[in-house]
This record gives sequence, C-alpha cells and structure tokens, in this order.
Amino acid sequence: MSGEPVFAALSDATRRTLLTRLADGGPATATQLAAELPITRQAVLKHLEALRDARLVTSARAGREVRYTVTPEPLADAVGWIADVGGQWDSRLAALQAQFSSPRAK
Amino acid sequence: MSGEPVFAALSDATRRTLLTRLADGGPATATQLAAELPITRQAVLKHLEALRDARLVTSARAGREVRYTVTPEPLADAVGWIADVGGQWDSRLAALQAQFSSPRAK
DNA sequence: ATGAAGTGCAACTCGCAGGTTGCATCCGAC
DNA sequence: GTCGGATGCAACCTGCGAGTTGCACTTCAT
Repeated sequence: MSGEPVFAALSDATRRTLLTRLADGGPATATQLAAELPITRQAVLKHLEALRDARLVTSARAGREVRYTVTPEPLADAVGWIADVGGQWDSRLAALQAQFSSPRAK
Repeated sequence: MSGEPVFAALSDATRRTLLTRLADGGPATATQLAAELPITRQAVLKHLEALRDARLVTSARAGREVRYTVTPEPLADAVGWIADVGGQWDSRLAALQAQFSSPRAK
C-alpha cells in the first residue's frame, strides 16, 4: 500500500543533482555525467541504478553507449503521498497548490 | 540554495509512518507513539528529532509530557523541487496537478 | 516526601549505503 | 584484426543512520 521508494531515491543529494542535470540537459551517459561530477563513474552508475529501481530514469542502449533519460511519472506518487499527509490542513494545501502552479516564480 | 533536508526526513519509512500517524490522529507524545510501533521510545524520539530538524513537527511541553504536532509547511519545498524537475514535461505536470487537487480520490 | 510515569542523555552495536579500485568485456573505427 | 573508448561486474573500505540498553532527571499524585 505504501511502497514509496521514490522518497528513498530522492533522499540523496547526488541523486537529486543527477535528476536535475538530466532534466535540464537532456539524456546523457554515465561516463558523461561522471565527468561533470566530483565522483567516479561507478558511483554515478550506482545512483543511476537506484534511480532506475525507483522508475525515475530509463536506460536505452545506443551503440556502445547507454543513455539515461528522466521519467518523472513516479514523482506523482510522492506528491500524492504529500497531499495525503497535508490533506488535514486544507488552507495550507491551498498554499501548496499556489506554489505548484507557478514553479518558475522561485 | 538547494538545502532540501525534507527529502532526507521523508526517506525513512518509520518517519513517514510517524507523520501520517500524527496527521491522522493528532498530536501525541513520544511514549504514546512508541506504544503503537514495534520500536523503542528512544528510536521514536530520534526520528522525531530528525523530523523537527526538518521543521516537519514541533514539540510543545504540556506538564511532564511533550506533545509533537505536524507542521506540513516544509513539504511545500519538496513539492516545489519536484515541480522544478518535472517542469520540463508540461503535460505530465498537468497530471500531477490533477492528482494533487483530488487527493481523496486515492 | 516518596513513588511512579515520563522525559533526556550517553554509549554501544550493527547493517547498509556511498564511494573507490581493478579488471573483464563489448562495440565501433581505422 | 586490433586498438581505444565505454560499459559491466565484483571485492573492498568507511561512515553514518537506525535501534538498543542503561541510567539520571523532572513532574504529578497521594
């Protein structure tokens, strides 16, 4: 009922960085991403595996390379859970929705 | 800039359980919560401290007891970050909003 | 004022997640 | 075919987080 591996995936700062990087710059390979980060390719690979377990990225082989792409659908589960918890505070939920509809405002 | 301790707080299943418990059943003490869970009062206390560090709960002393209450505001930060990442996929963002406006539907 | 219920603090164990190194393997180019 | 860039796998190190136990301290009730 409450299998929320998404939160576990998002708990790590490096993984969040990877997600934003992939969301902003489009699909990339593990080696490519490792070059832009202060950690090893292997470490990046492990994080990508964790993200793939959480269905947040998909891997697609292109020749000898493997591109990783963001698939943000599971994030909806996280938002759903948050909405459930915050559901008791209707007024605050309104505030959430406001911020949600103008994400660029930040 | 990107201090998102909220995700770290939500990464643990026990902490999520505590949050829902507090959201559903209202404020409670550490001893009270420990009685409803398969872990020690001390463990619960540590989790509550973690949640308080993330501003997700507040502690208020009442006599010799200490009641913990949910303060869901920081959850907005999490949703904001998610919206940022998912911002690239406008259509999917719409789906997120839909689920957001009807949390009870689940 | 004394005993019980509740909280606070500290030390300790233990498993796992994040990270590294090393090597084997696969695929494309020349 | 063979050389180089890229991936895959495995063993290993290390620190931290979750949980426990034990004890000292506060506070209400009798």
